[in-house]
Amino acid sequence: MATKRSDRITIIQVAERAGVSTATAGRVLGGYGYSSDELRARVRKAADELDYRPNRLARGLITGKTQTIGVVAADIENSFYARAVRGIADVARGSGFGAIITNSDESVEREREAVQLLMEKQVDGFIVSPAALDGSPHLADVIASGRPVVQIDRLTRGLAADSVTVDNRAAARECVVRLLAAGHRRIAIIAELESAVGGDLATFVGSAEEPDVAFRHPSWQRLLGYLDAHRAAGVSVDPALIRRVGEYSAAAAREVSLDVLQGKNRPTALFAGDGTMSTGTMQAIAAMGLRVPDDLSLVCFDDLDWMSWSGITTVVQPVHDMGVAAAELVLARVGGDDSPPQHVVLQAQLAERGSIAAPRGIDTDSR
Amino acid sequence: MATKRSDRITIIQVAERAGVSTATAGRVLGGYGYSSDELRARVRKAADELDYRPNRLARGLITGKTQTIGVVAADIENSFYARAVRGIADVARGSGFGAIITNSDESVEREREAVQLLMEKQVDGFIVSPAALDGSPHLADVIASGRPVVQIDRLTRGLAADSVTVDNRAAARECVVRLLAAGHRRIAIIAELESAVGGDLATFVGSAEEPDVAFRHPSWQRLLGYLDAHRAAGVSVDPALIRRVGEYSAAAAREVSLDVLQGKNRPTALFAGDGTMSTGTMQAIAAMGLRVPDDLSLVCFDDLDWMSWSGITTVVQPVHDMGVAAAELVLARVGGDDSPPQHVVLQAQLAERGSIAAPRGIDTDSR
DNA sequence: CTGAAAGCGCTTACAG
DNA sequence: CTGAAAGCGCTTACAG
Repeated sequence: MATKRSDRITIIQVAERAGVSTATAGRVLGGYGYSSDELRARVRKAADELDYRPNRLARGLITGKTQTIGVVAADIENSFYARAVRGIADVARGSGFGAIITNSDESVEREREAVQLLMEKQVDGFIVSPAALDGSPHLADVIASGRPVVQIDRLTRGLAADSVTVDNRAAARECVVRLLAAGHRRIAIIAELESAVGGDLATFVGSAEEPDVAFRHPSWQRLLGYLDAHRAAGVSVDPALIRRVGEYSAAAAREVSLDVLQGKNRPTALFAGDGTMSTGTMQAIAAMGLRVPDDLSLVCFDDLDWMSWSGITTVVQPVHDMGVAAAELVLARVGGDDSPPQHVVLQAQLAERGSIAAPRGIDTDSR
Repeated sequence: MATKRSDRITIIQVAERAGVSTATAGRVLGGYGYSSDELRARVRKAADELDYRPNRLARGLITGKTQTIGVVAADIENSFYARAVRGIADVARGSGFGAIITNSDESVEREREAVQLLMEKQVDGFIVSPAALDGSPHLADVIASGRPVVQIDRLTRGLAADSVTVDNRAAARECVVRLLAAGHRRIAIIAELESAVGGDLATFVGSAEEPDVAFRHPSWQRLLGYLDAHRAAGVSVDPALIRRVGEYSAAAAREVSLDVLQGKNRPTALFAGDGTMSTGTMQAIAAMGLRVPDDLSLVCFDDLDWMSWSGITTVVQPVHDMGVAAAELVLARVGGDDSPPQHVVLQAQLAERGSIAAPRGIDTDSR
């Protein structure tokens, strides 16, 4: 019983039934321009009776606004993006906007394709977790075309776009400071630290200063916080404890964690520097039959809210808030705000419930 | 440096530069109708030189197709929907489609609003996890308007729409059969079992037959599997072991789980009947310092892939596949397939790694 | 405040 | 195979 095209109720039939011009019907139904109370009532009544539904495509074609936000996440299946998208969708809904979601899988090429599709669909603005941080011509093109871009989680060099990020360095520093205060001296860090983007690990660790840390992926910033804490405590870092997984994969993180736990001179604490990595690290610990925090203290960045119930200390990123902030920025820009790019930095919170124990056999002033 | 409206490259400028009519330019660029090799080359060249980007809004207005799928999830933040949406987005991308994501939070009213917005945006089809299973007039309206609806995870009574679901009853039965085979006789089930939708629990448990189980929420179907297994084994069920959480909340499930674990005559095994519930149940177990599976066997429905590494037996729903199947169905319908409604039922898989122990102090033929 | 006309950027019959 | 004209469903100046 599909409705034939000709059956569709348009503003023309509403205008006819109300005995007004389509212009007037449009003014009433679209909520723009002026109209008298009387005609307004007549048009509304006619629209009601016909069960009129506006076609937003037609409006969008004229106004150039579709009331749609384009989102390019790395991977919506990842709970980080799932939660951010929830925040975005909440804000969008409140303003009558929709959100089109795409995944880049951290590939610049896919990101480019996604942006292209979203541009053709005439989205009003973009929220992107950029794949490349050393410049992104296709995102610059978007901005040049007059559509706002808000970066989330990361910052691209030379892009005049708003951003919403977390102070990863401070949060990581705080975690490691606590582990050090509990007496730990061998703290392994398991993190993504992708090589292609990140550059050389030894150079990074060696350099006292890292000028461009803002344009590093979050895992590098967290490594920096890890190093900061050691430096401040005067504890030297064994390079063998810095483990680079190279991809956002729990399985890969599991292998890396097993390796560091099975090696000689085992660390007494682990800092899992990314949400997905945490999962793999926990698998490794479980597989070895170690107990947290008795055998090993564990601090995880991001995610699973129940981890803290198992003696795991968790740093929780305000991911939903990041989505909300990003969406609010986009909407402000769409609404005409053309102030200089804003860079919102949110703080991650150490969950209260997790516990850090002193290293085995050592009794220090715990926290 | 925002591009002024007048700067926008349309098919008109491309046609001019190529020295052809807009109709011909449209035929070449849109890939429809006939055109000679020579003109095709000229138009392509002109489009390239001008960096022409089609406006899909205009095309959609004429063709009535937007190449967009509307998705109404209960909550994209929930990993179930996040994974399903990933599957949907993958299929959509492969066909040049986009996906607009909305959340209903299990509210019929929100679902109605979301559907309304998506209709106005002229999406070609819907994938919905319906909030109400006893009939849904607004979804029936969508179908009457000629747009396909594919239900995911659940089935609405009287709706002539495709569906993709999981055989929850069989999967739950299988889990409980294993627990029973390991010697467990007191197996608690922690599940959502919302009262408003589900009806009376005692009646449900008492009735030997449940004719309309297809139109129950998944948690009820799983309870049925739990009952099936007991019946088949000739083990009677203590009603006190059936715990209804009433909402998809880890916090609520934690309280319910604590209650059943702290009560007298504690169960020797737990079956957490939903993904979100599993999280709360694990929190409760951790908070009580119990070890799985030594102190207590635990089987969880859905989700977290690392759980099985901690001695927890997991039933994994093929959620990504559900999204893929749903998207493929929608695309087929959009493509003109008007065969009778299809009901795809996928099987959940028991993860291999989890272990079920015999109840404490009992030594039975395990598994 | 209201209406007749033009137009958003494309595609669709219809002639040729 | 190609072009002139009409039109998708709205909104936008422009008169009145």
